[in-house]
Amino acid sequence: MSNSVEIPFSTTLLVRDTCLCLHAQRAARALARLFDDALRPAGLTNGQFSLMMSLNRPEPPPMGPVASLLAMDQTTLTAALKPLQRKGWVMVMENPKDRRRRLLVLTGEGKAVLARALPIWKETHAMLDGRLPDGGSARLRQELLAVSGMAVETPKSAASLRRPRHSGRAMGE
Amino acid sequence: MSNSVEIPFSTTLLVRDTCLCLHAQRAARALARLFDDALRPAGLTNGQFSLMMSLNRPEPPPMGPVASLLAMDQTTLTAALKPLQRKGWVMVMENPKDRRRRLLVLTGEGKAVLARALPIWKETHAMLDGRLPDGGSARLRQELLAVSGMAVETPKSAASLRRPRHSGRAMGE
DNA sequence: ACTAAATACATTGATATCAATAGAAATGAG
DNA sequence: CTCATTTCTATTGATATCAATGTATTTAGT
Repeated sequence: MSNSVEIPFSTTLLVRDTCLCLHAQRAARALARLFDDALRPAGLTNGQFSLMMSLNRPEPPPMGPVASLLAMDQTTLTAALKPLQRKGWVMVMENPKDRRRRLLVLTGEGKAVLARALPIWKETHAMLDGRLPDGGSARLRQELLAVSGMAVETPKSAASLRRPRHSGRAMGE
Repeated sequence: MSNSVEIPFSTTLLVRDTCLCLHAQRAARALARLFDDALRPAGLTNGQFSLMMSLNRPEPPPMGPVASLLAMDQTTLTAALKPLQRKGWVMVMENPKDRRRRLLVLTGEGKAVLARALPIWKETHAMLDGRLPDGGSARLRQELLAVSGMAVETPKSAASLRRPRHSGRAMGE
């Protein structure tokens, strides 16, 4: 049937070398491994560290804004909280003001774990920073931010209409 | 016990704003959603597209180099191939020259699916490109590449000794 | 107050991701 | 040639990720 549909090898090389999505996935995986390895003695993964750190606020946040901040699906956040709850590092409580909402609360033990992980993060990040070309760190950060923000709103893509999640900003300055 | 270990909110904001790992995960998730949405009519995810495209070579590659190219664990590749095999888009064959190795072969139907996905990728990527500041695309690509390559080799990290995977380059120019 | 719509979160099912481990085959030292 | 080592892949278990869907609660329109 659909046989002999040949795609030129040059096209493969083009995609490999230019696809921003592929480059982002590669970099994300590599950085995840780097931080996972470093944080392992603290008992955290990079994602757990980011999540728990984002819960360290004066007022415990609900789930929606945290999911937006991390640019992840709300259902992913629900799942990601499970192991942290089991370990007693995070509590998911009802908000009496609006019983649909939850309050994500870092426990004392959760804060202690996070405090132990913090110097590892600093060290690892400083090391990473030092290896990037001068100013590369800031540039890269800014461009990644632009990409995340951009992909959130896709006027052309009907997907944002079909699935109006991922609204954007969160956690006020 | 380990109570009242307070981490200042300013530290949380610092991590949120500067952590390259977090920024990379955010951008990777956002881009994955963008391309997943776009490629959905073709029946592929962004990862499946990248993987299958990387198999479109004159000679079918073994698993190791493909995993390195995608900067993913070899076990992840094994798992990622399963659904593609079920759909009949990829065949995993033994290499008679070295029976430890596998040859990853794109089937005719696989090539057809990939060919249908290609214009979607082009369109989506052009749209993305257009929204980035001038030259931002190339700069971002280069920096992501630097990060992926860097995180692969971590002389300081004993992890690379304990777990000598992810060797680096693959798929010759 | 009543009801339709919107909001916030949870559940299910499928895939992605990696650490730890195991297995099979090839390689090298003697 | 033999055996220990190395290389290449698969399996298992845990978590991460999202689409589709469901449920409870609040809000808005009347």
